Amino acid sequence: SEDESSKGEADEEPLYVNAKQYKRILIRRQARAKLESRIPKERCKYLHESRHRHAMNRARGEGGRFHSAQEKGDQSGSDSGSLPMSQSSSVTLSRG
Amino acid sequence: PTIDNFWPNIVNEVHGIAQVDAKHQVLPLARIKKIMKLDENAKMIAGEAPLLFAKACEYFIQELTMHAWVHTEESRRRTLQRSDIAQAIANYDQFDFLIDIVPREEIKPSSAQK
Amino acid sequence: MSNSEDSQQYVKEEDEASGDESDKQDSGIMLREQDRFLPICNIIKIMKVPVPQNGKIAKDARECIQECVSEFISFISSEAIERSVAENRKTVNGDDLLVAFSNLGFDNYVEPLSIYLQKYRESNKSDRNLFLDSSYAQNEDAGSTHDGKQ
DNA sequence: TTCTTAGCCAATCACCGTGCTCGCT
DNA sequence: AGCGAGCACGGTGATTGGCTAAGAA
Repeated sequence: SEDESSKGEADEEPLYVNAKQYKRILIRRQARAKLESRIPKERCKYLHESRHRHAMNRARGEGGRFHSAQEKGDQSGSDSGSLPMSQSSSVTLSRG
Repeated sequence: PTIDNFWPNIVNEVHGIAQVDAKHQVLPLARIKKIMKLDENAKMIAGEAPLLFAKACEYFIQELTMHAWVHTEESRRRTLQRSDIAQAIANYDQFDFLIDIVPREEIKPSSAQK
Repeated sequence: MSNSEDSQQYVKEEDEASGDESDKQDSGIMLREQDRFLPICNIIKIMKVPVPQNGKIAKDARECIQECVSEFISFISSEAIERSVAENRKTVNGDDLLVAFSNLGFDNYVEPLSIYLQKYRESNKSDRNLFLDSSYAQNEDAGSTHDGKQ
């Protein structure tokens, strides 16, 4: 009970922290400092190049959503129709 | 679905579990083990340890999110954002270990802290 | 043309793994996000549980929780590992974690996790007895904390 | 009001789980 | 004995961006 006053050096701590966690917080702070050089300072735009390319090449609906049934390669378009509207109802605009 | 009933509901849930299925977990056990192995003092890790963490992390995510959502509603928003989490961490001393991860400066202005 | 000697290729594909702009300091191996964090999709799924149906979650908030969860694991692990070392054991087990949860002030976690751990151990033992000792004995004695030899 | 941004969709492929062998206790 | 690290393998769900309403400002 002498140096229990939580002092901050890296970040400004509040006056007191959870007494049960205080010691571990300092230990973890040292451990993270050791790992800091191995951690990139900012997040990447995407995790995997291959998945990024896959998403870019995928078929999309009019609203930008992914769409199934990708007709690969060109074909002599018998019917240039696009949307397989089953019934008369085709109102699919709701979610943004 | 309130904060007061959170842990009693959790305890009731685990009692309802007939048999623990270590397989289908929401969080991947291998990834949890990998994070544990980042500790330089970690040597061997029992198989039950990542499984316990998988459940504990579910509880932790739910509780922290639940506390943060309170501040989302107080600000009359419909989108939970980082500042709400910073507020939640500042208001519950069990979250003190996150003080370096989400520093207090991230609490949005015009909202006083306790 | 095939590679004859590759010393240590940390970058799997040809993307800009670590050097986002002009930062190329590596004292050892660079840690990727998938080495430090749990998958963001699983995090989001769990976050949506206490949030109302029409509620939204900002990208900043998801990544914040993702980082908090990893610190949560490391924080508890650090305490549990230290206890296992103090008891001259090389393996961190579930009991070390339960003690760590208790010592660090996560008392709410102890009861449900203890029940969960006990059910997990019972499941494993019953499976083993059913498979290996199928004809020997399938007595279920409540209260046997230690394995008694017969 | 202006303008930023989160949800929506599903196909690939990186990674998780599993079953081995080998070590240690 | 039992139990975990390390490896290879096969199956599979996490990853992923354009559009636009939802909503932060």
